[in-house]
Amino acid sequence: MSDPEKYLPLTPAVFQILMALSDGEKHGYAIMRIVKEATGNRMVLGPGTLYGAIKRMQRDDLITESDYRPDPVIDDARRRYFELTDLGRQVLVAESKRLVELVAYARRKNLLGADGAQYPGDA
Amino acid sequence: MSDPEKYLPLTPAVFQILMALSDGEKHGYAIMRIVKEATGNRMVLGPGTLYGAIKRMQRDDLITESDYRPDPVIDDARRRYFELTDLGRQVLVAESKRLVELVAYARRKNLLGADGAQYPGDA
DNA sequence: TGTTATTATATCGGTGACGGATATAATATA
DNA sequence: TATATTATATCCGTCACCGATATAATAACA
Repeated sequence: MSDPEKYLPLTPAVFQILMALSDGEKHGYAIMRIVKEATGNRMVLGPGTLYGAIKRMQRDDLITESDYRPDPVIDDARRRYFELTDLGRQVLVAESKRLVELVAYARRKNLLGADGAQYPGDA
Repeated sequence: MSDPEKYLPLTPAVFQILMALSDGEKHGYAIMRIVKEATGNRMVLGPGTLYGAIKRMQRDDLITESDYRPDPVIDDARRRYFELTDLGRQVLVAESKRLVELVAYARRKNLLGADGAQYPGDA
């Protein structure tokens, strides 16, 4: 059960962490690097934000610690791997849809370009 | 000067208040009603959130109190009208563009439908 | 007219997320 | 061996949100 809408809107940190985990389990430090890269250095998660958010997301059953381990020869015992729960994925999808609505709202208010371009490089 | 990007990401409350003011000055209580309506009752600003946010937004020069007054016969002396500053509008546009990028990111992760539909009713 | 509901603004205090500082230690590199 | 990087963890200050509460003007109504 547990309606995913109940968790919205997500904080920017939680949204980015869920996004980073959307294509497979990762450990905390890797999430940190991915978020930084995905946001073009605009969002840099310090350890306080990262592990604080992880703890809350585990408590809320959005992510769970996985028993995944990489090849022993390249493993690092310190790492803790996390993955999305079913609820976590549902919440991420719901938040994405909410963002789509916000963008449409901004378009109606003429805050974005008149043409269909979404990026500087688009036709 | 004052780079609009510095204010991002906006909190949901601040974003909605800026959106409500994007097409003209309004008083606090009107903003409350508009946000509730625009979000389909999902976001209901209580007085603490509304006037707290307004105070911070004035401090940050995102909005300013306007001297606009409606026709005296329908005026209400209690009302305080607010309008976007130039900076406020720049910040709103910058945030809207940021949301467009987030939606594109979600699309790349296949979190939204494969087709171009953005609403349940779309073709 | 008096009574009640609505409109409108304001403040207070609790909760909780964020974010920098600090700490610890394992792993990799020089 | 010494140093930098990787990796996790906690503490605490700041600040936004938000419900509760308050006050009072305006509107609706009996």
